[in-house]
Amino acid sequence: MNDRTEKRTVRSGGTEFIYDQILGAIFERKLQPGTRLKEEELCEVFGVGRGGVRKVLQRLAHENLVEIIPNSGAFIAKPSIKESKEVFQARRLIETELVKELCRQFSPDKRRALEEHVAHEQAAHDAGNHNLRIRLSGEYHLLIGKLADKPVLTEFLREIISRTSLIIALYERSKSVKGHVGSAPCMDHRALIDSIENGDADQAVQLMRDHLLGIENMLDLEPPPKETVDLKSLFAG
Amino acid sequence: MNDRTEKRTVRSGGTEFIYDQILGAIFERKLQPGTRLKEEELCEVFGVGRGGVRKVLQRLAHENLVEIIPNSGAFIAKPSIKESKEVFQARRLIETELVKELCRQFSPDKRRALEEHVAHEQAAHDAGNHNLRIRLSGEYHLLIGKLADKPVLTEFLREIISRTSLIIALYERSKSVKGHVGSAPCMDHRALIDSIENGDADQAVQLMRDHLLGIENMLDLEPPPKETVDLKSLFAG
DNA sequence: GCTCAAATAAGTGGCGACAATCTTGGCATT
DNA sequence: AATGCCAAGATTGTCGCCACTTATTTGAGC
Repeated sequence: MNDRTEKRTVRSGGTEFIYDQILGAIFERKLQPGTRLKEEELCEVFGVGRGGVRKVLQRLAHENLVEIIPNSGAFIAKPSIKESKEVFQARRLIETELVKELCRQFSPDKRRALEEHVAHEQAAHDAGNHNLRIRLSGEYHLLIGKLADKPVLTEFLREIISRTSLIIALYERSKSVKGHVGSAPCMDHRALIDSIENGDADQAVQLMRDHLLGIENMLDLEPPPKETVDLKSLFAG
Repeated sequence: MNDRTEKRTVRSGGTEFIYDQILGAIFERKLQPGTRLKEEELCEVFGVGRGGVRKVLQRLAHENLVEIIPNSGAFIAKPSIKESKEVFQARRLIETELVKELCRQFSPDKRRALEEHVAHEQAAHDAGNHNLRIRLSGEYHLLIGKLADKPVLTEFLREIISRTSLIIALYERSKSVKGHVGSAPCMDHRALIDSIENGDADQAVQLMRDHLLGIENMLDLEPPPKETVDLKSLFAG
């Protein structure tokens, strides 16, 4: 039974491991959008055949995290501005619904799970581990869906949260103020727990919405001017 | 049917064709939940190698339309009652949002596209083509998302609409009243167009919600009583 | 007649090799 | 000097074979 996983990580269960590794790298921004993922390279790194790697890449492609160009290769996806805005819209839609659900069916156990997670976030923040903090922040949102006991919506959420990582990596306004913006979400997450515990669904929903809008507003999602004009003026000056 | 362009389709886009065929069969209930999909069989039918078939099956598995049991085979998924309810909840959530969006940005072209589609539905209904009507009904909802210009949400919707087909196939209350229940949706679809055109977003949302609730209420999603208790009372009586 | 077990058959999973295609570098031409 | 072209290298896509797992059937024992 469990021998199968113990036998060889190379076998069928190995693909799950590869997927998690790549997903984690995306969450922690170690894989920037546009990065090329060569099959052979991944084979060497994870010690599996190309078949396994290709399966993982196909899955990531279906989740819109990598773009596979036929006969050319697989690249970490670069969500467009329009797509990014829609991702945030979808997040607001789904996450506010999940918060509502969680308010409806709350319990001390769930509260403890949330607080524990936020504590981890705080620890990561205090330790200055920015990448880990970002990852945990995403997992916090996922935890809400999980605790709300809504697997279908949570699965969708998992996908768009992953995409959000790519979006932030692409359109982050200014890298120098990372430390500043990094402190806010933890507080938002704490405040949200309180609202949920008080059963104040409306307030919780509003907090979640503001929280997501806050993240979106940290990004630069303004459509850039046309490049042709830029090139011209650039060479003219 | 038997396209002799197989050699072409094998090369690049062949898998897309297979995917569409299987998806269409699911939409039209020709593939019932639990049906086994043998790789070799599909190879013969579509004239492709096992690699292509396996890729399609993986994709369908990721969309929760087929369940792949390792070393055993691929089967058309059988959504649980709990999962089915959540799918309908997700549909209400996403589709009401899409309707709102469509109200915000409506145009004569979009109205014509919707009316044209409903006309096709009506034609299929009049022709007594029940399977085609079901398929077109699903595509109507998808068309709303497409016209609302929200690819991300529409992609999610596409997945859960496919799942809805499986759910209906599993939990349809009574097969004899198909003709009756078949006439209602067309009218709902027409009424929705009018509301959208009038810019009455609230009414349109309400219509969509009622429409989806109506579909859900046609199903038998009551959890069956526990068998252990039944056994007891059975022997007592 | 029934149950269990072993052998056989069937089907999936994975791996390697070959073919098709894209990219890159150099070269000739304008 | 810039551009188009061609060939070599590199990378992906596909096919066929073999190993492993699972399902089925058959046979023996109770």
